[in-house]
Amino acid sequence: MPKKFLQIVLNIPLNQSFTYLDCENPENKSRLGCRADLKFGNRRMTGLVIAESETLPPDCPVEEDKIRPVMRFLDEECVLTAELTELAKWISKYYLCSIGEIACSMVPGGKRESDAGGFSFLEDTPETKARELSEEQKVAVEGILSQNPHNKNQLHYLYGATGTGKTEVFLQTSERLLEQGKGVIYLVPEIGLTPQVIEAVVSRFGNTAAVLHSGLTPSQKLSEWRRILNKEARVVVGARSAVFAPVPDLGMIIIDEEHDGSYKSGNTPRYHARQVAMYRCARLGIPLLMGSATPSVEAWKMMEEGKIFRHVLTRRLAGGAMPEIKCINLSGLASDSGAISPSLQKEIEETLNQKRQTILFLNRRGFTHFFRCNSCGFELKCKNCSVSLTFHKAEKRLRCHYCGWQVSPPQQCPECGSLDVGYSGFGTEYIETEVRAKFPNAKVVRIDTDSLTHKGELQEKLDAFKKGEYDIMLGTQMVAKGLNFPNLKLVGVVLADTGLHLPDFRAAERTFSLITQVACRAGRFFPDGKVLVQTYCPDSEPIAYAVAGKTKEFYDSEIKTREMLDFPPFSRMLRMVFRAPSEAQAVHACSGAAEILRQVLNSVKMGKNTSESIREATNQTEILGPAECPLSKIAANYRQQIILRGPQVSVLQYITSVFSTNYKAPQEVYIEYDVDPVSLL
DNA sequence: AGCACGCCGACT
DNA sequence: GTCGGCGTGCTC
Repeated sequence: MPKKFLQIVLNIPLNQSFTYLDCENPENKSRLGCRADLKFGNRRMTGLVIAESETLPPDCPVEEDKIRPVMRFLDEECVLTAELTELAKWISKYYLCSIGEIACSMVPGGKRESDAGGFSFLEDTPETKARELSEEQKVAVEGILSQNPHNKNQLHYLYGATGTGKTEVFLQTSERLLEQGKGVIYLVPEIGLTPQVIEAVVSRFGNTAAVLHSGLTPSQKLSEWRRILNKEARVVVGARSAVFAPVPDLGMIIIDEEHDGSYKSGNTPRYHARQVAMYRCARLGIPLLMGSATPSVEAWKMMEEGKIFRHVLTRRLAGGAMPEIKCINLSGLASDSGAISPSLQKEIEETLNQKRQTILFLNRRGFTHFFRCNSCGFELKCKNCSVSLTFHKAEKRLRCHYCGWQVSPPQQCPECGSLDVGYSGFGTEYIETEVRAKFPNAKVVRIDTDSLTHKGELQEKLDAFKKGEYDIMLGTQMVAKGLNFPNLKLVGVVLADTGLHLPDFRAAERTFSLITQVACRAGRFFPDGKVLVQTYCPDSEPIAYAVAGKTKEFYDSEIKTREMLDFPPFSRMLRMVFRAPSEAQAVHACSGAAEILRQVLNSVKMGKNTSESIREATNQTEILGPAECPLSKIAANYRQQIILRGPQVSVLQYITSVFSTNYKAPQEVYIEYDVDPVSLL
């Protein structure tokens, strides 16, 4: 029996593999892609086998007698396929993380398979009848499937408002690929994993569907993973990380609600599922199908340039018309009259009289936002983070939405002692109180993360609202996404400005998208739907264009702005955040790093073996900072940032990787690398 | 990332 | 005289 050397990667920020010896292996099975428990230094860890050989690799830096055997394998069969191992290597280069970090975040953590991940059909068989498609939908399905399979750039976009039947196109395109023996990955936003899509997919595909949602235990996730690997499940629905599903003979990846921010991972490895999907699809020569009513600005630009094939759906299937949208300007109104303006109140009353339903949308949690002294203007902020505290009436506490720190509201100003202290702004709780007071006979339900205590409560409340058990539903993001309520008449956006003034270049895009998405909910089944948007800035571009339904105009204007300011998609960015418990440490490390980065950039510019195109890109590359992050303190850590900006990501990645291999951060200082950042807060 | 080893201040 | 601070170095 020849002994076998294994290259194993671990979930540590070191971009290298470690050599181990195979253990008992009478059948001499391949260990590639299997997870292994092993001793690393003096600790026990789980790693992943990415290569194997019969002799000690020549580049192995340690003597053969220092090589330890693996303790045991967690898998008999590989969990990380060759395709995914290659993908992990690409991601580690692109997003500047170690192969081990990304590889370990791809595979499930469960040790023993456990059921309950699959679906039981009590007597229901999957509904096989394919629904009749509209002409537009047929054209889209055929267009997506007829692409030349040798074309490496098969990017498709299904662009159409809510209710125009995107889901059905996704499903029927998937069915056609399944008939050809191909598998499909169907990505949905984190929050969109709300049952509508799952229901649609599962009822259509039954046990050939697998759902990877955050509610699965690691063991359940493992058993779903195995069902995918052995081709029992052929359609995989899931959030961001489902882009790594090990689907054999993958035929297409679908990204529903492409613009959604949850496709970008918020912690290392900070990958974007859309970027990963693009790479994976290009490698496999298969189509990537995205869809949204409000595409990201990047996607819109690529459609305009013809780099993404656009398939447009215009017809509302249920017959409803686009709702009437109106703006209510709050700036002239008395500030003490509450959050519901008289016009909105009147519309709600009318809707109640017609026995129809209302949704009030607010992109903010909490009762009132800031605790503010009316004498000296002092604002109470979190002691760990630099953000204003939010008052939660139910617990009578001020809470930080970033770190969870909380405190009792002071009776007087901590700064000047004045008793004239109060609150400004409003959250869902405030509105709930106001709504209950103004409409005492209405049945009101509030939906946000604070009001949900047990699993499944979200669905219960949505179902109850759908059945008509409530008249008014109010809440945050959760009520905005992918919901259909036949008896809904009125949608009120309580304050559209929220987030508009954030120091983030995507603020306008997000505001536009939010209003448009919410607006589409109304009038889906009846022609008399109404949307009222309350705002202090009705003339701002995202709000004005969203209210007027001028989508193209918004994108044209936003793209011009991005070009003028040299923001993505006209440039690429790489953000480095330095965080440390003391402000001085963060500032010092960050400014030192900026110095080094400028040197690295210069040496690349001067480099003899730098090609002309790289030199050109390098000359246009700039290093912004060091600067304080807009959120200058989060969870007791001070934050400073450097932003690299230039026409070519590869240049930014190269400069950063040279920097990171030569730079050792002072202890207590942590560096986060964020390639293609989605938020600059 | 952990976790060791390793060399200088206030304490049973 | 020790406990313990966290600086630097390694992990197959």
